[in-house]
Amino acid sequence: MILEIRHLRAIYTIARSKNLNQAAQKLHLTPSALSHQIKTIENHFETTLFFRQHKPLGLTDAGQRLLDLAERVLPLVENTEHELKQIANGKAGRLFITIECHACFEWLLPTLEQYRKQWPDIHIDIKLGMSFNPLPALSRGEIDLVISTDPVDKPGLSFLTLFPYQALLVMNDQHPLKDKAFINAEDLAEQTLITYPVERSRLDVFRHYLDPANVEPAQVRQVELTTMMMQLIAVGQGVAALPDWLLDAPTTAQSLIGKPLGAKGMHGMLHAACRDQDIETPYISAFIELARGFKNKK
DNA sequence: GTATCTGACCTGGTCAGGGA
DNA sequence: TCCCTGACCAGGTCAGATAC
Repeated sequence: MILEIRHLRAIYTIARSKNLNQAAQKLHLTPSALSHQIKTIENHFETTLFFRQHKPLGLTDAGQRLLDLAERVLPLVENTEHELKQIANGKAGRLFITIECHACFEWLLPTLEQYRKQWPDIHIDIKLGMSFNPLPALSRGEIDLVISTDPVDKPGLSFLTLFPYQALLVMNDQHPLKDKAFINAEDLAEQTLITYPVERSRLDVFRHYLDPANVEPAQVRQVELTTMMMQLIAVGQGVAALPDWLLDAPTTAQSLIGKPLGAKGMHGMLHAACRDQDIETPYISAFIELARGFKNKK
């Protein structure tokens, strides 16, 4: 391919300077070298690009076509070069996050809003990890972070702690269980339990609380949206086991209260999984630090 | 078969001289 | 003064020869 970026830069610079000497200076070349470059293109395409007899230099139709091309292509090239430098410096890139808990949106979205202000050149995408196993995709580099409550030992991956949480049974302030210091598993036998629409085996309230006690709620109702879940609880349509940060969310109704599950409570730790090689990446570690600070701001 | 060396060739640059 | 062009140079590429 005869036409190269340097040729477009040459044509662009000469057209802007109207003078071969000045253009050569700007390009850190001699006028002769610049003349050779133009001559090479002219010889290859068997046409002229500039009217030499004009002072200042004038563009022929062919020259104007190449100038049009240069004006479209060069900004793209320069932007991409800038982006590559930013990526190399760890100041730009992509942050694909997969979350394994619906309730995480309540802290993730305000955290990302703050993150975007600090790292405007990072392209962010979020995907729910309920419908697939995100860890193999994380290992392959298709995603960058997995927010999870269940760390596993997998070579090449690190699970970094974000913050502790407690699962609470959320009910309205008129609920019959509202005066109990904590909730026993048996207390849920007569309750409608509202959950997110995921497999039972992935819900902590069943895995760690109800199934070990061999207790089945009177009814299980699945709801996709956290706000809808909160509305149903507020009007007495059921209860739900939810992380404590949801009760602090500004959108949560004041009439909702949370009670510990069991005398000791059901405690957990939220983690961010990433590839070992990405731990030091500035824009990834910055997100993890922001997420860690989420609870401290309360 | 692979790695290294060598020479020919190509590309893109400078320098110097000349023409408009 | 500005640009073109021929001579020449430096560095990179490629293909063939040679050694292991």
